[in-house]
Amino acid sequence: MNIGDVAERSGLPAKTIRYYEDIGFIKPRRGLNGYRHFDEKELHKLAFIGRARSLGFTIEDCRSLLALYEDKERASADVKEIAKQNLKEIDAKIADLRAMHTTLTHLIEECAGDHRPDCPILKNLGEI
Amino acid sequence: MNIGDVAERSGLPAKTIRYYEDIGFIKPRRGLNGYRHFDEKELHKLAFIGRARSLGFTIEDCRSLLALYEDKERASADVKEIAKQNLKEIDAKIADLRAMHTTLTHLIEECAGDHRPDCPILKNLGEI
DNA sequence: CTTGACCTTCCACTTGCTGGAACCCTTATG
DNA sequence: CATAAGGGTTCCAGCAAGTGGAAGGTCAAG
Repeated sequence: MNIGDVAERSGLPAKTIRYYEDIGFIKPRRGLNGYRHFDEKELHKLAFIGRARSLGFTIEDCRSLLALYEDKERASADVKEIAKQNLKEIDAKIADLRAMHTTLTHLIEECAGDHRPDCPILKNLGEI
Repeated sequence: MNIGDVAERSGLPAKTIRYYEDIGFIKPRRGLNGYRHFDEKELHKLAFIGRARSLGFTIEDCRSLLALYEDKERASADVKEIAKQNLKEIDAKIADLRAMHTTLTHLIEECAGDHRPDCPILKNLGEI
């Protein structure tokens, strides 16, 4: 497979795949013309990374997960631990966003939204 | 006030304040020794930006808000519009995170978490 | 006089890509 | 055979929004 096929099948842009090679996730062989050639295994690895990224795992998380994925001796406890940590971070982000939501909603409600120059949103933001 | 005082009172790191000067948010005077000198107005502006940033407004949003904040002729409708747009984005982010949460929770539940090498999290991630 | 805290500038680095330029390779068509 | 489209390659620059660190100037206290 050339990079275009892998891009289509993995759902990742070709640019991103090259980037993932740069940072050492994959090492595809090269044809005589210099083109990258991918096998199914690399396709799976890329799909794996894509999924993990979309679940909010960082690149460094992916590195750990990939090491575990490839190591037949891996313990699922390790993976679970990483996932749990990730879940915690997701919860924290949700909490933050909810707080923002509440504050903003209040401000919007208080703001007349007509053309009067008095605006509680700006007022509130400027207070120390 | 020197930058340290402003940093403390606004809650922003000194580095960030210098950065905000770089990108044109503030233009503090300089003493003979080259030190920045801030007045209350700049302190308020910085606090304003800090609040807005923590509410998820981008730097560009802040630029608009600041322009409105400083313009006595501003219409609160404009501000409300920016805030509403922001609220929408916050909602979208929350929805995304909730989806991640659900998926991850399922995976974690299915994963034994003991030392057996079989792990549904990894399995699921690797599927195409 | 020296120490330590504070200030300055500048440059590099971060995360996770993305865009673009300039160029090579392959295949189909006139 | 020329050529044009549509792959592929490299490298360089840049995005947001700062952060870290080096090298050096300044100020107040002991």
